Amino acid sequence: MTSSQAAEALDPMLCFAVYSVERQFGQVYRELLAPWRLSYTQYLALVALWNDDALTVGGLGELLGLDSGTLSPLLKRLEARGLIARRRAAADERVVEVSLTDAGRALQSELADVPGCFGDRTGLANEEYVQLLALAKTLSARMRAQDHPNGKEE
Amino acid sequence: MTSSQAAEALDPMLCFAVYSVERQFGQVYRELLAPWRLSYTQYLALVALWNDDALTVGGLGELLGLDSGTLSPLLKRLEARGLIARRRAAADERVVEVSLTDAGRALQSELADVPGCFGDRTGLANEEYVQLLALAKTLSARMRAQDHPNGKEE
DNA sequence: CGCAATTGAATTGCGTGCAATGATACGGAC
DNA sequence: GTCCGTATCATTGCACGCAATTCAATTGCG
Repeated sequence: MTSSQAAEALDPMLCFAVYSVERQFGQVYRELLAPWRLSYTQYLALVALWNDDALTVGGLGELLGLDSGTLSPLLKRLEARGLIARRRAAADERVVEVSLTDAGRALQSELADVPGCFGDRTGLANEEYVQLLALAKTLSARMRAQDHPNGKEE
Repeated sequence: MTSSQAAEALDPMLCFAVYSVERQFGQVYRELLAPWRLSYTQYLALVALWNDDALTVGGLGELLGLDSGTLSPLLKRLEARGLIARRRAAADERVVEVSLTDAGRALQSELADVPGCFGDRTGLANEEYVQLLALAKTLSARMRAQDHPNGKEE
């Protein structure tokens, strides 16, 4: 037993619990995705593209909650590996359109059972899964609304 | 409405929901801690030290789930700012003992209401808070146990 | 049209997070 | 006492994540 007072101080902190779980989730995904040399964030970008292969950098950023400071280098790495293509939009040269290559599309079926493997690794009962998902989404939406008081979605 | 198929693909992913919430928590703490120029992780280290001012680098790492690759530079920054002190243990020169300076200890009362402010910002009902904390802790413990099958705690 | 303001990405700087490696100290076998 | 294995921390390399800045393209206003 570690049983230090410090452990008892961190234990009831919601932020620390979520922070810890998130890092463990990341660890599981890191191992699951290692054969493809994909990071978790790269995987999320691919998930988005698999379901909508007509996204801009800004659109991806809105979906994932990431800005260009994170996405630009990430997408460049995916492009360097031949998984996606980037090109300036004809209508507006400022916009960069991101699309899958055949290699990138092929990963969708290869990685199809990653979420299943993740579910196994967490060992979460279905009820727990539903509860946690609902709480996380509710909280996320509430906090997003607080930071962008004007609900703008064109 | 974004209403792309990609959003619907990310929506039911537990890992993405937790990942999103964690980053929003981090955002709230970043703002709360900005006046003290403390990062969230630095704050966690201080929380641990406030409750047990006799920790080693290894002990801190076990409490926070971080390794020396993260903690060493972090602690050096806190030391450079005069908030903590580090010194080799007399009994075992490999061990580095981390302790608070008076300035570091003084922050405890200054930052006393940060958790309260955080609670306000999340707008979480008490029942939600309890549920989410319980789920996160349960899941975290279960996954930690899976990765360290031998429950060693000296 | 001419020009300021705005927008979309990219870049820069800094602080994590983690794998892998290195350096030093301890401890037991002999 | 010497040597080998282990333990502890530091360092390096890479990839986020985010604030702040820069750059180019577009829009809006006169």
